[in-house]
Amino acid sequence: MKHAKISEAVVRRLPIYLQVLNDLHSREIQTVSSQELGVKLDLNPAQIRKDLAYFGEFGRKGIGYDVIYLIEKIRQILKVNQTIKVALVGAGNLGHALCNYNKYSKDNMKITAVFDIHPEKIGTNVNNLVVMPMDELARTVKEQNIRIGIITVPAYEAQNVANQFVAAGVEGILNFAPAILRVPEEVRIHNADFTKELLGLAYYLNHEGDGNDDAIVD
Amino acid sequence: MKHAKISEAVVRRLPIYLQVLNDLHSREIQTVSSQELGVKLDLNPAQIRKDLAYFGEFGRKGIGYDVIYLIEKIRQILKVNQTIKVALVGAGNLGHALCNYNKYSKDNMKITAVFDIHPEKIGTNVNNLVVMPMDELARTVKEQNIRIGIITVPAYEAQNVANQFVAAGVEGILNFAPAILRVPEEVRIHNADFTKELLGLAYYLNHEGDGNDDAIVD
DNA sequence: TAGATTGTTAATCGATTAACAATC
DNA sequence: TAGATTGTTAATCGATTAACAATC
Repeated sequence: MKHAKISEAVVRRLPIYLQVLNDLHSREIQTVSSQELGVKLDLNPAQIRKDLAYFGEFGRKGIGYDVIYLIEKIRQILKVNQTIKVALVGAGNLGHALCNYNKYSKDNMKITAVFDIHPEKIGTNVNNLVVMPMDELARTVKEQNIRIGIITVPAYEAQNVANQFVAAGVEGILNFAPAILRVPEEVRIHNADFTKELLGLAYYLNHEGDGNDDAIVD
Repeated sequence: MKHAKISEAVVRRLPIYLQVLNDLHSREIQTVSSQELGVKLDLNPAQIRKDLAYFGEFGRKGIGYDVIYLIEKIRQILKVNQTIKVALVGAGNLGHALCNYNKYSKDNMKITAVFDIHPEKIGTNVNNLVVMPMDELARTVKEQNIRIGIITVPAYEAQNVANQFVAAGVEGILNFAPAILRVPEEVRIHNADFTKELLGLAYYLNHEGDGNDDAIVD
């Protein structure tokens, strides 16, 4: 399995395919065509076939894709056919929310350790995990073989936390803080800052009736 | 100001520019070149200039961009130079987290109403807002002129909430539930499902030493 | 003036879509 | 067999980058 040339656009779609396939599976649908997936996801069927074909031949001509088989294959590609351990720093509301979601998730990503910078949080409980102090982060990451770090601290603490994750040896970071973080290039960082999502959404609001009367020009 | 032909890629970058510019402003830096922005954001300077040029001539040849002026212009483009009211459904941990972030935000997007489906949540407080029942949603959205809805309920309730937001007349929806929602095409929907972010990140984990020994082929 | 940097055109690169032979 | 649908090549479309005249 070679990954080098797969574009990020393709990788972003894989989890979406997985979501739909899981839904089909739960409704006991056994086979699906790229056509049907395309309708559900508003994507071109050729694109879906091409995306999947990067990784192998998973379909059957004239038939379509076996739902269970394709789920298994995509899980392999995304490496979630094995348990991937995740640590989270920042035991606030967002941290709690992520730990809870985690609980219901079918995929094998498990938050197994929670840390916080603030002494009053240490020792409290988050979804069956005891919040630990930051100076146990490096040891815990190594001992538990944690591979991904989630950052849910305020922006001004985020770089510091990222540095500690990197030093501890995580391979990827999911950053929820509204900050641009510097990490070595071998560490993959994804930003999930919802304030930017919200601003992007604002752009698409209709212009009319917002009191700001520069007309929409054709 | 005409928006029709601006690509989504461009719109997604605008909030990032705004973030960096706000940071520069807070450090009392008055002027910045596309070159400098490019270094900070890991983007090609030509791309930054081109993105901005879609909306007007904001820079000065030989000088660069005035930080304050460019902030103001991008805020206009994103329509966050005016207050945009937002309603949130789902007063769980994630809902709390978003309301809190909101409090510290510089941009004028304000969550002004919080709703929940479950009776035991009604009347409780979230960041100075009283949680309201769903049957007040339509009225509140209209009275307060709320334009964006945020969904932070479990996946199986999400479509129902989306329908109510649409019926109430919101123009955009930010969906945090891991579900694919159907809305009329005039309503803009953005998905901010972090489980998908996490799966996407897993793809990039190094393959070695994960116990799953199909070698990385060249 | 010389150096810097924009706005913009042209070139390149990459991603999406169409089309179709292979085949279930 | 006829109809359906894949995997893949070729065509198209769109986004990024390079280059440079304009000009501060």
